[in-house]
Amino acid sequence: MARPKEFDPERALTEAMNLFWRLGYENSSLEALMKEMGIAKQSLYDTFGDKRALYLKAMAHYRDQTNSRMQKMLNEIPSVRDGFAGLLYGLAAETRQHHERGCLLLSANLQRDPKDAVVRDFLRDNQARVEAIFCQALARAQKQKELSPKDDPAALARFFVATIQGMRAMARLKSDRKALEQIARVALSVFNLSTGA
Amino acid sequence: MARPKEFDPERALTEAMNLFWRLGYENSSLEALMKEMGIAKQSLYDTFGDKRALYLKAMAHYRDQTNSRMQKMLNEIPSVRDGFAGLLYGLAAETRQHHERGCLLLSANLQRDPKDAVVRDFLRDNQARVEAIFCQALARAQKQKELSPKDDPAALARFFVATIQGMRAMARLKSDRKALEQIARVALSVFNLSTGA
DNA sequence: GCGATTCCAGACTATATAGTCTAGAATTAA
DNA sequence: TTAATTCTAGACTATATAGTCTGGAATCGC
Repeated sequence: MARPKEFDPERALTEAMNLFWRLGYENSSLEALMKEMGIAKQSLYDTFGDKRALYLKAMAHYRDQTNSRMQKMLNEIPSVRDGFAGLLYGLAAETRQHHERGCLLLSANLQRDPKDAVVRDFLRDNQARVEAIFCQALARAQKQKELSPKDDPAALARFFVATIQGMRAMARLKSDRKALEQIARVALSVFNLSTGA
Repeated sequence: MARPKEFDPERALTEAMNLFWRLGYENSSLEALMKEMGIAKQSLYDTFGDKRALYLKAMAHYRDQTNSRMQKMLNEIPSVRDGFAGLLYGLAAETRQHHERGCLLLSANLQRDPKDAVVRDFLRDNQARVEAIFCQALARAQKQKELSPKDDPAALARFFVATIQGMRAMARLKSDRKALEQIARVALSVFNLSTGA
């Protein structure tokens, strides 16, 4: 016996996520959020809480979206090396706009107040999740002889996480596909041979 | 015929740099800057201009300091591989506080308004400088047979820039020396063999 | 129609903080 | 001593913006 919600909360959240993604937390004003989400202030506060709560929801949304897509791809592709190549070369091939906005969670990490434990813990948890996804794929690579038994899947997983973050930072500064592909090529060379000393 | 400056501007600039380094631009309030620099508001504005000007000067100071030390080290060390190993393992071995503050210029890149052309150009220029320093060292490595003639020094230079930025981002989130050393070890394996397909 | 709810528009408040300005003490050279 | 300058302390202004509140229209089940 009441008027139902007219807007789709998930769609609105996605729009909020996109703005935070492009501009970061500080530069995303409530006014801009309202406009981007297509709802009024009242609806925003009723549905999502304050700006920070909305930000945290947007981060979770981003995480779920990004990680599940990545996991699916890595699970389905026969060659794990091809999977990581797709990830890295795909990143390199993104548009200038996509390079500019970068990765929401990398930005969150470098924009956050160092004392902000909530965001920090969220990001640490996410990093562990991504490493786990990579590690699982790399363990399979080892089973499939795409990697030497001497390689350490966990170490390589961390390496790829770091590489992607480094590439994201570079791409944000300068959208240079060839430069990024050079990095991808070097990084992927870890599949070629043991990293043992 | 006038009272001379009592404080050392370079020292004050260094203190400002340290605060920006720890907290970022937004979180460094004028009040905190005054306290950290040990000078009053008037002196700050007379000597450095407004907050943004101070920030840009702090970035330049950071750049000069960091890059000259890196260049000197890479020039003096006999083995280039040892030089990069020193860089990467040195990063991994930093204190938790140092990991937390990360790299001022990486933070600046991810904190900046995407439309801020001044900061963007400054950072692009710096990235080019760092790549040039690395490239020069890697070309020497090639001459010294530490690298295969098939390797591309420019590509490897970019790879190391990306790797360091990735490690910096990870270290900021979680100061985990062993995890960082694993990454360093993998990254340094590019010295072991050609990256050719 | 009616009560409950959701919507929008916008007024309003509270707060933080960058930047300016004033006043007066301290320090120098002439 | 005096003029010029730098210093501190802090009042003051301007501005942005997060968050609250009000009013009234729209939409639902009953």
